[in-house]
This record gives sequence, structure tokens and C-alpha cells, in this order.
Amino acid sequence: MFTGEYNHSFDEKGRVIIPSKLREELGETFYIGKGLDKCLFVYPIETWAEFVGKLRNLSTFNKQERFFLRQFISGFSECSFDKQGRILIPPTLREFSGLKNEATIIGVIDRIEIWNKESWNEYSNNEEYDFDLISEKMSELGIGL
Amino acid sequence: MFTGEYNHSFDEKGRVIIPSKLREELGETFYIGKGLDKCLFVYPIETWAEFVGKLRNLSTFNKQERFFLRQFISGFSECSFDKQGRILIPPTLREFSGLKNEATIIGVIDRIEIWNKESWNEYSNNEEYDFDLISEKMSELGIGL
DNA sequence: ATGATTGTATTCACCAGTAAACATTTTCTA
DNA sequence: TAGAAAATGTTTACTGGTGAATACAATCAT
Repeated sequence: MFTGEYNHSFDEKGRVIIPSKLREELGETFYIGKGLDKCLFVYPIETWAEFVGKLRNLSTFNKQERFFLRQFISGFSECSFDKQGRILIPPTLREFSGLKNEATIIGVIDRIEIWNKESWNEYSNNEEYDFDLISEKMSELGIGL
Repeated sequence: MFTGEYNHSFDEKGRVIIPSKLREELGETFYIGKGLDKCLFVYPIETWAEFVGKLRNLSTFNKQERFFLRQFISGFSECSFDKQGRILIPPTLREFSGLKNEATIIGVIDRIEIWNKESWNEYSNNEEYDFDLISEKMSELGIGL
């Protein structure tokens, strides 16, 4: 299971190091692509396959589903580590995510997310949702914090 | 069950010793993360697993639930003792909790909390929450001390 | 009280992970 | 095919994580 929050550099060549704690669970090759809220989603290959399996149920003949399929699937590509444990972010994804200088990498159960550090901070400090909201949700779910 | 209050040093490498009385119940590996009121929550692995189990029903495609998932899961990391019974606090959590020099560790039934000692003192002496007042509330709730 | 036992603080040295600079290879273009 | 640009790999230094050793403090039993 992926957890935790890490900050790392994003070099001029467009590479980020994936924290060693997250690397093992990702495996040799994995999938990276456009996620929600302008961050990048990274899935282990098995999770990706499962995902795609579910999407097969979507119909190419439905306008919305077709749109979703195209956007989602085309946004992803296979990827692997270089010998230093870094990954090279494809140009399209660099632009999409606004990555530069510093990246924040977070684990969210079955995927990893890569954020421009600033975007992540903004998102986290969003007034709209805050930690109190979270505690309320938690108690709704019967998680006694 | 976790109880008690302990003061211990927080060294320059970001480590705290967990009092031996609390260690056994925590088990080999456990989860540490952002808690409420700027302290850190530490849960035994079973308790953590229970939480995550409940979270599986949340959807990545719902804005609020996504936010909640990210904040909660990424705020926690797996953790274990070194051979001296210390734990290493991840950098992000050090910042979050303001830990430095001295830590206060308290047991709260099913979790352990780690506070910056000063924060704990402030919190404890906060006029807003007066122990006598709260005790009365308790008796209203039918909890007889 | 005394000594034995256990737990904690501190220091140091070593190792692993990361950052940054540099070198090499490959690809593209003129 | 030469030169430039991009991609990939290598090296080095550095920081931070980990373990060992030691000294100190607290607790407990006799």
C-alpha cells in the first residue's frame, strides 16, 4: 500500500526521483499519466491492467464514455526507472502538471501521485476543504480519531 | 491500552524514543501521521488497516472524497523501531508537528500521540478548556469518574 | 541504603539515498 | 556526415538514516 508524502527535486531534464520506500511496490515498469487536479497518477502495471479491464465495459458508441476513454487512456504511458531510481516525465505530462524545480510525491493506497510542490500546497491549504472537514468525515465513517 | 504521559528528547536526526511501556503494544511496525491539533498520531497496524478498510468505499472520482483520501493516506507512513527503541519521524511530519528538542508522548487508549513538548503544555494549560468544566460535561453525559 | 537491572541520552562512525555536475551516447538536422 | 541538441549514464559529494558504544538516570529488590 502506498502512503506518505515526500518532497524531491525536479531537474532540468524533467526527472524526479521516486522515494525508495515507494519504488519496490511499483515494480520494474509501471504506468504514468494525467490524473485529477493537475497531478500525475502512477499505477503499478497490475493495477493499471485491472483498471483498463473495468473500462472495457464502457462503450465507444456513447459520447461521454468515448470522451472519457480517450482522455484517460491516451494520457498514460508505460514508464520505468533509470539506474538512479529516477523517472523521466514525458513532456506532455510536464506541461500538464506544471512540474518544475520541486515535486511532491504522495502515496494514495493503490497509486502514487506526483505534484508540483506549490500546487500540492495550494490544494492542501484549500479553504474549501480543511482538516476539520476531514475529521467530520472520519467520524461519519465510524473512524474514531 | 495506551496510557500515560512521557517526556523525551528529540534528537537532531529527528528521532524520539518511545517509552518501553508503550512499545510492546505497538508491535513491530505501525503507522504514524498527521493528527489533530498539530500532534502526531501513532496507530498499531491493525487499527490502521481497519481505517483503510473503511476508506475503500470512497471514490477517486468524487472531489471531496478524493481530497479526503489524499490528505489522510498521504499524511501517514509506515514506521518501525530502530534497535534502540527509537523511531525516525519523517521530515514532513517533523515540520507539521513543530517537533524539536523535546517531545511529549501520551497514550490515548487506542493510539499514541507525539507532541512538541511546548505545544502540549500550551494545549494543557489552555484557558478555553478547563478540566473542571469538562469534568462536569462528562457527568452530564453520564460518565461517572 | 546498596547494588543490580532496566531504560534513556548522547556521541560517534558508518552506510545508503539523494542532488548536482559532468560525461557519454544517441538522435536529429542542416 | 558534421555539428548541435537531447537523452541517458556516471561520478562525486553530501546529507540524512542507522547502529554501536558509552555514560547516565531511574527503578526495584534485597
